[in-house]
Amino acid sequence: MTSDSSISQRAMAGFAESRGGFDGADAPYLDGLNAEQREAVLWTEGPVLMLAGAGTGKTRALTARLARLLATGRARPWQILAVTFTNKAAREIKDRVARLIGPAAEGLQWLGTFHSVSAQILRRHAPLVGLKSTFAIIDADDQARLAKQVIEAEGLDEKRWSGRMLGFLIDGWKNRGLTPDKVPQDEAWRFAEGRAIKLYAAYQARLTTLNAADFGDLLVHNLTIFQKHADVLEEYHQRFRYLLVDEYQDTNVAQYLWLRLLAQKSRNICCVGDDDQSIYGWRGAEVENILKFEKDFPGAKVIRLERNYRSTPAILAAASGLISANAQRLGKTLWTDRAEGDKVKVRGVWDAEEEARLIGDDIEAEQARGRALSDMAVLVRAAFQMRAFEDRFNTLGIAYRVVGGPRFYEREETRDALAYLRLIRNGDDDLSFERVVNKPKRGLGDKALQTLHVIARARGVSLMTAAKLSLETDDLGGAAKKALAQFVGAIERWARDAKDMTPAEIAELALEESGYVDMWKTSKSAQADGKLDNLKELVRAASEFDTLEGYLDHVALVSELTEASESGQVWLMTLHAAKGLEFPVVFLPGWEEGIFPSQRSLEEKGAAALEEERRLAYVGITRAEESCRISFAANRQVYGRWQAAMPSRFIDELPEDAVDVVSQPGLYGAAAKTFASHSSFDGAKLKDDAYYDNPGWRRARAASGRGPSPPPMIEGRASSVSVSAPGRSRFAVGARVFHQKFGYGRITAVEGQKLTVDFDHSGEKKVVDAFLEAA
DNA sequence: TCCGAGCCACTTTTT
DNA sequence: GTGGCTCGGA
Repeated sequence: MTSDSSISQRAMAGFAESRGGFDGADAPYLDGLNAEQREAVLWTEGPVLMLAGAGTGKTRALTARLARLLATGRARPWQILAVTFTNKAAREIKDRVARLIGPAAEGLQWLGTFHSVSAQILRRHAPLVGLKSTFAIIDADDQARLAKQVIEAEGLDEKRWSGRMLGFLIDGWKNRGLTPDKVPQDEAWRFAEGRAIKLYAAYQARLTTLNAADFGDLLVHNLTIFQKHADVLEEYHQRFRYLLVDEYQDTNVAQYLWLRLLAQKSRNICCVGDDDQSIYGWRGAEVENILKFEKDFPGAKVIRLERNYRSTPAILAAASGLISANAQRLGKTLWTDRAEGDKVKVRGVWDAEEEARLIGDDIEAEQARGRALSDMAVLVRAAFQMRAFEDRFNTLGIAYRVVGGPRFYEREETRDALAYLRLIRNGDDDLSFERVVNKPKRGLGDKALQTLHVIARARGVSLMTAAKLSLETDDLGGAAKKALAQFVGAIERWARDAKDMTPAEIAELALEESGYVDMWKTSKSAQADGKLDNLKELVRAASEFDTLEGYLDHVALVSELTEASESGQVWLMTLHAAKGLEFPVVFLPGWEEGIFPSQRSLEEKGAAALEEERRLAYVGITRAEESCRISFAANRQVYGRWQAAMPSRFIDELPEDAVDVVSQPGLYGAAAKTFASHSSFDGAKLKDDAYYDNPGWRRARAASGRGPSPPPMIEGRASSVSVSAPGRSRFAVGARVFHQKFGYGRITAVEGQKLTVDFDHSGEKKVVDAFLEAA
């Protein structure tokens, strides 16, 4: 610590003062904290960077710090700004503070996600950026639709320039805190032949007319307000005495600027993070922010939490070894005094189905030994990998629970229902109007909507107003007019009723009377029942709120229902969703080149992306307390086609002595080689030499214990047949056959046991007799 | 205006 | 394999 800075003197004063009385070493919030955690709690004045490795009790220190600020009277609850990235994290912090200091924690009204806090601030000053305080918050889906409209209005080919792409681009700029006038001119060429910035400006103009803000706006508008209105910023300087930031390594430029503006006066900012767990670069997060904290806040106190309470030494060793391959890091050495424990298991299997079978069996075995299902988690790189596990778990009857899958509030029926509610609250919500005006079908199709758009644009009014105007004219045909009058009348009626009804009652009324519920009741779709259930659930969720406004705001910023946690289910989620969680047993499937590290991310961002993927792997391993089981498959279906896969390079980066490789023999054996090298895909990648030189393969082969030549067959599959054995095929040219992977086909050539088959869907391939069945 | 057939592009990760 | 979209016919 520096001796000459007034900050550290103040801090020392705080430290000293804390040694006596109520705030002494026996304060309840200090119970069981180690020296570093204590320091993080007691060092309240001036900038603090808490570098907290995985499982080092970060949340514990952080909540104790909040508890202390409140308990010692350093700050009242509303004088603390505490931001997180997820609602889950915010909720957990609030709950834990409440456990430490009681109901006073409820007053922490500025504890929330970046988005919810900045939305709160924006509501109070909306007019300063041209919005009304009732502005709607639109999600990614609406954003894409709006962007699409802007693109169409500009006369561009929407097939070539999609709304989603423009949405991504705009998000990128907003992540960097850039309004249209601040985007560097040369970036205009990133979309639509130099018109990108113009489109961005048009998009913003549309949002203003709609009285709406997208996610990125919440923060960017805050920045604009703070920069242009010193008095407003001053108000928040007065208000926020202490700032606390969770997961600082995930902040983007806009969030960084926002924090810096708010902290510049008090400088009492405590950022908590772990550079090794920065996994949101694709969303604009800048690891840089955490790497340069000490430069941004001179005299900052840096506290390292390195004692890990979660995992066994074996697991930590595997994780540490892996992450050490990254160049860009502050560096930490996690340690633990737990007992050694099992090595990290690495297992190779034939394909995703078999991987699911293996993991399913493991889960059953653990369960038989008395392990609770909820103590086990399967963490995947991408959501599409989940299906194989769901199928398998359903077959075995293993209860599971998907975290983060298709989000409740993003489902079609939920969004439709919410559009009704939004329209009831605010008739001028054009996006919602468009969404439900013909849902259920009312005979108000494209043509009618087109007409309304023309009127709306000509008069400069909303679609709802245009609709009312059109009822007085002959712009629409008789049938359409009648239907529209009914629709408009119904919305107005519900809006009147809404005044003295609860959100749940309005929702129920509108969904029933609009015919929306009937639409699904009479639907033949297989998903209709589920959708009706979701609608009921939505009404139930609404019943937890007093006002329609409150409910809609909640929905906009929270993508999940508050879920009752059940103990009897295996967790199934993406690695991203798993951050911050821990489980005794963790399965990490799909460690194959192309999947993990993800091909796409490497193509997009190269070496930096590889480091991020590696951090993701690190996050995965460090979720495990006792047992960590990594697996990879030799074959995987991509877009319904089979593809050979190589073990992930990350597997080879795991330190030898921390892992236990149990590869199934024969994965990359002769049979696989035969069809791999002759198949139409990936010929280059699978050239024999390169293939067998792959380190992951070497490891797998070494573990199989069968010497240098690939073992002949796959265990459990056609194991009775030897590839090398000469002999005659059971099949003749022209025979119809079936192949597990390639489906049905016809034999076109026979050469011993090697057959050439023209598959109906996969084309001509050479395969071995043993893999075929007569069809 | 609606609906089905056929074509397509697509799969990271999320507030 | 899937879901989203366009196009043509009812």
